[in-house]
Amino acid sequence: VSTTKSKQKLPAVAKNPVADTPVTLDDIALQTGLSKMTVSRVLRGTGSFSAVAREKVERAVRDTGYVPNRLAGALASSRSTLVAVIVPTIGNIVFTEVLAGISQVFAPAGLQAVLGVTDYDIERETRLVETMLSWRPNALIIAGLEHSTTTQRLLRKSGIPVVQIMDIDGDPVDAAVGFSQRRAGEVVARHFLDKGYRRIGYAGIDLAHDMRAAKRYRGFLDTLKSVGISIAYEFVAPLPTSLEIGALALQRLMHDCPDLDAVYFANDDMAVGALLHCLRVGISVPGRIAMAGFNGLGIGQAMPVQLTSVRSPRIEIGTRAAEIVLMRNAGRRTRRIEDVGFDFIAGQTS
Amino acid sequence: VSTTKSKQKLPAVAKNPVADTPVTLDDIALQTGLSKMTVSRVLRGTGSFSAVAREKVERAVRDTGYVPNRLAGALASSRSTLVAVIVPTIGNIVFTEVLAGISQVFAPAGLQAVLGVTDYDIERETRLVETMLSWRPNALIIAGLEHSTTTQRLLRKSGIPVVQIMDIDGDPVDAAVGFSQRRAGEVVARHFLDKGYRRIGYAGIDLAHDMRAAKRYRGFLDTLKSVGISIAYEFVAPLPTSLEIGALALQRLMHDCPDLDAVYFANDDMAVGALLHCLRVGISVPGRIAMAGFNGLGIGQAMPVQLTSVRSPRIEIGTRAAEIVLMRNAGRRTRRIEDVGFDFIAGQTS
DNA sequence: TTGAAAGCGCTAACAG
DNA sequence: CTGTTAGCGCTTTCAA
Repeated sequence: VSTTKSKQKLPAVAKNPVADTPVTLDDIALQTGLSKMTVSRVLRGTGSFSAVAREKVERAVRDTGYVPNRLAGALASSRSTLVAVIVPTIGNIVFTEVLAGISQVFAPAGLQAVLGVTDYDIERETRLVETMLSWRPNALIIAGLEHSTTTQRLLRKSGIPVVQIMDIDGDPVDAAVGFSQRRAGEVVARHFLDKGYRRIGYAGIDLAHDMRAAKRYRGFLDTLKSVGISIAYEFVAPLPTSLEIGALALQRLMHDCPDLDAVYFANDDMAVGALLHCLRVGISVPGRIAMAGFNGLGIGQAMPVQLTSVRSPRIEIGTRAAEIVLMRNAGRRTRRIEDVGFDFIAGQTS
Repeated sequence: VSTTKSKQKLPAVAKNPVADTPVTLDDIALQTGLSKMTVSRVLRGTGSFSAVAREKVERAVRDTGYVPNRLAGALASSRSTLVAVIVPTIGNIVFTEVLAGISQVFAPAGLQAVLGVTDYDIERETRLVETMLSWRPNALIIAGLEHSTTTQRLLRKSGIPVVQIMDIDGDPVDAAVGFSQRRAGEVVARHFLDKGYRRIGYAGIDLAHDMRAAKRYRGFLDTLKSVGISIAYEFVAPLPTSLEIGALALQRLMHDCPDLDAVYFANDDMAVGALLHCLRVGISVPGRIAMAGFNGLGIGQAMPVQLTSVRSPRIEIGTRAAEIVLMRNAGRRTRRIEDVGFDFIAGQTS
């Protein structure tokens, strides 16, 4: 039996059950008559220990309500089960589904995602990355390929696996999982052209902050240009998007440019808002005006007039990103860029 | 100038810039010729230090790309900036808005919310609470008043502020912020009765898992009973809810009980799904059938026929919960139960 | 199968 | 204003 002399506690039996000093490994050791190390081994199921030791420990843990201190554990072992996940928003279902995919893979592996939200703010992203890294996570998953130089340096120096998600048009710090945002924009433009639309508007968002929306816009625009058409009119709103902004954008576009025959929305939120507006006031879609969004959200597909959109494989992006983290932890190498593709949804709004 | 003898590193100047050993406080101390403590003071802005010291440290931090190790900091000071937030789902906007409210208050205070999702699973909740507590958070915010006995014990023993949110019908472990779910159900029942509906159906979810939905149901049912009416027909679906489930529920209800004149949905997701179904197939709402939901989501209010619902003050619940945490940290006492109320939205679907 | 010693990187509590 | 000493609670390493 050993007791660490530095701890001047009374025997556990005499301890006040509602004491505010949390129970520690030492307490369990004292109570079981084992050493801290043996207790630690039992708790983590590593190394070897006797059945007797195990039972004693389990009993003591139950009796005392011991909750291990992972701060100490992670510090001592420089190994953490936390994985930082940094996304721009959780205001729409997109990133919550990605997170669901991630958690689904992490849970059985004993890893835990810690979420950070940037609200599309580059500076906040930098601070968030630094904060997250200061907790010495096991890995970091972050949306997008464009970051501040500080963020890039932090990520590169972190020494942990870094998986950038959603986008593959660019050069990842470490690994990337997603699809070509640019091509997602191109596909919609080609569709509009095929359907014969020529007076085309864009209802978008602050492209300086949402880099992926900007890439879709670029792909959309370039495709139109390739056949000599330009975007007739644009409406750009500040983030975050909403149903209301979508409705507002459509009204502006139709008011300022009455001969528009189709509108490309930066996302489904806006498109659905616009579509509902049309249903309310009796504007025929696509008769009077066609529309398309982005993300392929359930709500767009449930509309009386099914929304044309591009479905992003959000769950899959999450699971793949998480799997890459697991493989890296297992010491295996992974591909630098993983393209999970996307599906064009030819709905009834175009 | 002092150097901790236990560290046998070469002078910082000779350090490989891409070394995999992370930079530590010792490195900064060495490089600046100050002691660890002075560096620590500068970094945290506590105590006093000279302008010279500050500049040296700032320079060294920039040069080395030092990122503090908060595991060590939190362990040493037994003070953490992490606050655990445990919610049943992030699949709809409800809890993401609560989280937004929380973060909004935490950000300027230097606290950081760490999110955990239970998926309405009691056991997962217990494990999650234990995991969260093992990181020794500053406080814990959790949805609901009903938990496993293990969870309750953990929360009570944790020694940190615990704020239970969304519901106030019950006995909080520590503090509660929310509104009476029961009364939210009562209000809708009374509204249906006032409007003359008598053949009333319920489209709900697994009430054994969603305790708050169960309380609304109870309030709704009891109010009907008080005037001698019972629920004509119920449809109960497993979690999670969705637009599709809502549409399906309505079809079942109307098929099995053709003379229903109103349906109470467990939430807006389901109600909107049902409403969109009616729009698609041409069922008149509320002419043929009336409906009401719960949460007052934007999508329900944007429908061509505005959805009758009860708006939960989600942002406010988040901000108040966060403020309670801040007050507790400042050593101030707070009220045990805080009722933020709710708004009945008399829409066009009833 | 078990234990002792030596830290992990930081901060509290005291000196100066 | 600055430094020293002693841990925080755990795991690694080595020895028994």
